[in-house]
Amino acid sequence: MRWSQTFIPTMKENPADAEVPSHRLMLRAGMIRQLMAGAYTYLPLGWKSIRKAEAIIREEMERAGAAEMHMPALSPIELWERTGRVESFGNVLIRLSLKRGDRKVELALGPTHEEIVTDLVARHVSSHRQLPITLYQIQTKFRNEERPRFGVLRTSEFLMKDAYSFGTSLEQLNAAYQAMYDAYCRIFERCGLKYLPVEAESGPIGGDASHEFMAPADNGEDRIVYCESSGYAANLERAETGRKPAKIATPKGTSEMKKVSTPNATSIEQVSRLLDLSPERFIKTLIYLADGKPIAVLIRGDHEANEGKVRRAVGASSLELADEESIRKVTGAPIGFAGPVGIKCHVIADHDVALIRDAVTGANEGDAHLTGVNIGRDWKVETTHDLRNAVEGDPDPKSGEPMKFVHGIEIGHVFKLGTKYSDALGATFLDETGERKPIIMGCYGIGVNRIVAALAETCHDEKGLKWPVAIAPYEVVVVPLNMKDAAVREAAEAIYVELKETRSDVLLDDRDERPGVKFNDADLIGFPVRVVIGGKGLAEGVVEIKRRTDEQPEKVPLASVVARIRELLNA
RNA sequence: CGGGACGUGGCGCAGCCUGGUUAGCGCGCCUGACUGGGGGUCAGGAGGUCGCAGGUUCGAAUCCUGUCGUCCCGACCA
Repeated sequence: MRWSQTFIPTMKENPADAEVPSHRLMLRAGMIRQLMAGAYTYLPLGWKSIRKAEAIIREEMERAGAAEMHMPALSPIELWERTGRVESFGNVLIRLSLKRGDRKVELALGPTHEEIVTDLVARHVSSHRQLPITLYQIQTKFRNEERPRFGVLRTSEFLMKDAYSFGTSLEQLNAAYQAMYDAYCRIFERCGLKYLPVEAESGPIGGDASHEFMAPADNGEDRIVYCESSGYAANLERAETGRKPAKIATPKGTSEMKKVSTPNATSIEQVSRLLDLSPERFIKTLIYLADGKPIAVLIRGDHEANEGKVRRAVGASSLELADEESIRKVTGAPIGFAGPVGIKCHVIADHDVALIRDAVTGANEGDAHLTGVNIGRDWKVETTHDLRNAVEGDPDPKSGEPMKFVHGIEIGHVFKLGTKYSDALGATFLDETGERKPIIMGCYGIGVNRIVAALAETCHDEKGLKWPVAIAPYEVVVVPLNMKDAAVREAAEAIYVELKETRSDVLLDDRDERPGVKFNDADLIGFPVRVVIGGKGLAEGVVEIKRRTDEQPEKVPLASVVARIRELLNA
């Protein structure tokens, strides 16, 4: 491709609305343009990178035995009603109401495709002999994000590779899951992306096992907890801690329990300031409804409760923060003054709560807190649980070594779904004995845009982007320094033609621009290899070749330019 | 959905507080000449209903009200 024939609107200055590096640099490099919040046009350069990521994904999906198909973005709302996901997606689901003659058609734009693919399979698969099978597509998804942000990292419309496995048994599910897991590792590897598979909460999509693939990046929205010595890595939502249940014993030499007046002080922060005691001394008492029944969850004041852990600890299928009325019923007080002493419901406590000596808690009475509260004496539990989010330095569950935190961009996610959708949509098969059973499913997503964005986010310097060869918009840029110099122009042209003949992915910067402009644009866009043809070099019979990551160019005789470029690209 | 900020040629900004000719600057763009190894020089030029709608005023980019949009923090989420 010639620069003059494509469309690369680079920008010298930073756009005011772009803060994160991927957004800023992809805009400046002329790869993307924003249409509105959460919707971007991929310009020729950006789209080339996307297409390269897609190609790698396709190759690895085929290798893993998945078959590509293409489903509509439009779907009947009825399908989402049948699985209950109209409610669980809520406002995120983009709905359309269309008139067709005198009828009204209710549609949704697919935020994902479990319903559509399961419905398809339900209609056409009926025997164990047709299974297992894994189907995938690369398609635009639509989600009405409450807050699109970070440029292209979080948008309302995005490209996703989504695969779905269908099997007759747990063994088939596990095999499909493992095949996808391995394919994902190869995909991210080939894309030149640093990634980390982490244990993940499977979330509202359902299911019981899942891993997320994270690209470590400062601006990542997810927090990952990991341990270098054991290799354990998990999303913060999911991360276990290796803490042990505390010995339940009243500490020696404690103070008397006393009631103190704390008018209008309902938060730990407020009471902490009022009493001049640090939040670690507080017992945070959260009232939840577990399957509709109130429970009090005790967490140390400076920690965060983890609802997934609480739900599992009490064996509930649903868990939500209690409403004001339920809180009043068990505490006898308005919101903000709950405590374990004398509370009228089941109490469970995090390990660390049992270790607090002379704690501060709500008094289960308006505008009052208790100080000098001690376990065993003033309130009791049989044992303690891991109920809170991990914090930096918590012991790893495997090795016991302190764990570290890092931010990450979620680029892929694999789930074992089970039969949630096959049950809801009647996707069943007859086994060898003629018994009808639900198909066991898995689903596997990759954010295609996010592969490109995560690379932009993490591979750059002060001059611009630095693409890995696999995802770069072009592998090589050929830069004639003076288009008015016929010898330079012709030499560049010859190299360009020769590179094209060897099927290289090459861009010729045939603009009549000053050398400085061309150098800066090449650095900004971040082509992996740059070939510079100048009058001086040409007089010596050489051109300069430089990788984006090299400091200095090397002089290469005209005759061996193409061979040298091939060598650099394959390295 | 809570909190904060900002909307002025394509991009980045000034002007607004304290209303008053023709709304400025840098970059980019067009024409010509020179120039040609890291965003060059000179000369000429095009391009703006100051987000939108009301209001106050003799007069509004500037003051007031409303509204729309965008970004950031939080909640939510691939």
